[in-house]
Amino acid sequence: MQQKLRLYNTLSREKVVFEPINPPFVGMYVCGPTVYNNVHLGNVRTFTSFDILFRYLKHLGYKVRYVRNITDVGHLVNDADDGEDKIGKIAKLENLEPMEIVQRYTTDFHDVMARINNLPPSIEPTATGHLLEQISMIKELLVKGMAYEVNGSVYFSIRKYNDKYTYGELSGRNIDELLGGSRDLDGQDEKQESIDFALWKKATGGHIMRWDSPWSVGFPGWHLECSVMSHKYLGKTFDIHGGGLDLKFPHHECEIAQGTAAHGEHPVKYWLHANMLTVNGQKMSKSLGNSILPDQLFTGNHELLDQSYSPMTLRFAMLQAHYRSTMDISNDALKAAAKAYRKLMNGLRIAKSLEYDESATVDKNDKAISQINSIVDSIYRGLNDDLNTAVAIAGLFNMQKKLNSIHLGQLQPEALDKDTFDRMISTFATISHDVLGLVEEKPQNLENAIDIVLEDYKAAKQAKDYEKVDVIRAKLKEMGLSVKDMKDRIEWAYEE
RNA sequence: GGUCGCGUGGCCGAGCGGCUAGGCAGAGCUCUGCAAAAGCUCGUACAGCGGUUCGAAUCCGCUCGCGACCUCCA
Repeated sequence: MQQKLRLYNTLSREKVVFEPINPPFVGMYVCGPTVYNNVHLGNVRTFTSFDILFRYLKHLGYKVRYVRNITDVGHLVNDADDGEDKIGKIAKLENLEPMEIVQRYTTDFHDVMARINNLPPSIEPTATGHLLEQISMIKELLVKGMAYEVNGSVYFSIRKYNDKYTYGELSGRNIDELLGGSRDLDGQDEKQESIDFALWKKATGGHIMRWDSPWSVGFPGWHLECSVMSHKYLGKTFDIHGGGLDLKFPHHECEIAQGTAAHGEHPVKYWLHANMLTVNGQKMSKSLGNSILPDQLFTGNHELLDQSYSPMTLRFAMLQAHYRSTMDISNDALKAAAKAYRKLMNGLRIAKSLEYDESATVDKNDKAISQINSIVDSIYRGLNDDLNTAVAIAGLFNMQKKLNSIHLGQLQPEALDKDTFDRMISTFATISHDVLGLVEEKPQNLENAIDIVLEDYKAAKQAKDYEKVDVIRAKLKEMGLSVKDMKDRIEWAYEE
């Protein structure tokens, strides 16, 4: 394309031209879910935003390695380094193995991702699968003097780190304030500074998820896994790191510190953050208890919803907003999205059906040609401008007007030059389908359609129109269905 | 309190110095057995008050509202 992709880099707080470190390869890491309960709509929005990025980068011809982890240990319930493990807690409550909890919610997560048509990442590593690597990174940080051990636990020293590097760049924190404002944590805190964070925690009595290490039988800190896994699969510096805005601090800040401390270089070139989904203007969040689960949306089974909304309706609604804006979820917005989505799918069906007759001689319509080309450009301009899917969709609707007018014979395909015609069709199909990931949701209730056909069959039979009867039976047979004339009724069954 | 962001027509939501955003809803027309779809047309929006500018929704200042992060969350 003419212009280049520009992305908003949280680190520099501006849109910058995307230039991979080693083109055509792109390394992209996105913080995945902690699998201690179901993902909610807000989580889905983040993963969908990065799915678009993944898809678009591929569309532009890059070879993308997309790594998205599953956090299955180390994420504590409350205080940064002094709570229960989220997964361990649920496991205890339900009297299950922690890995049963992990399995259950990982499966749910994958199921939701598939329904919403998010592509699977290239690699989906788990924290527990990388304990050796985590332990060796802790050793490295200890050797470099950036971490200290206390009673079998190891902490990262922000003060030591900040002596050599700068802590807080990503989130704009003032390190002195953070260091100065240390609060008393009941004197039970082992940390030198309250903002230091755990790399390894010694397991206390009730902690069921535990592993051996040089320091104690314990478990790794939450921030460590992402550093370790991104390093392992993408190298010490890689192109893109994404996640929800709420992970910017402290999680991503800690990742930067660990990576830089261990490898001497800032690990990430472009930091991208997706904004929050809100409910009645408030962030959707597990802790606020205002979550809506994907399944509740798909079934309509939630007090805030007055009907069900399909996976593609949700996807479309999300793409109508920019990923860096907050987006409010509401019945009105979803209903509008449901209609608009179906409209676009009608456009897609029309686009696929149009044909160009090269032998036809028709006067060229220069105005239409230039309009169509400028619409195509506007779509790419939108996507290149920090993934502005809203602008891209607006372009698709503008293009759909042209498709419709051809479909209705108001504009001859041959009034366009062949290149423009092809460009129009391929852009419409490729952007909506491949890049935005919008696919047709065919009606599920096939049985109703069959029943309608069988009504016809019955009527033809009564009219002794056996020619028609045979045709219907043959057509249904082609679909793998057989009609059964019972004594008092007509049934259908799968052709055996 | 600190840091950051937002307030756009009935609703959702782009735009970020001059050029039609788009969708949903609504009105009119064309088409039409009825209907739907589709096409065309319409409403002239940018929280308020100042300022900069030939020109501001877009830049600056203030005011009012809302939100995020600051020991959990995508």
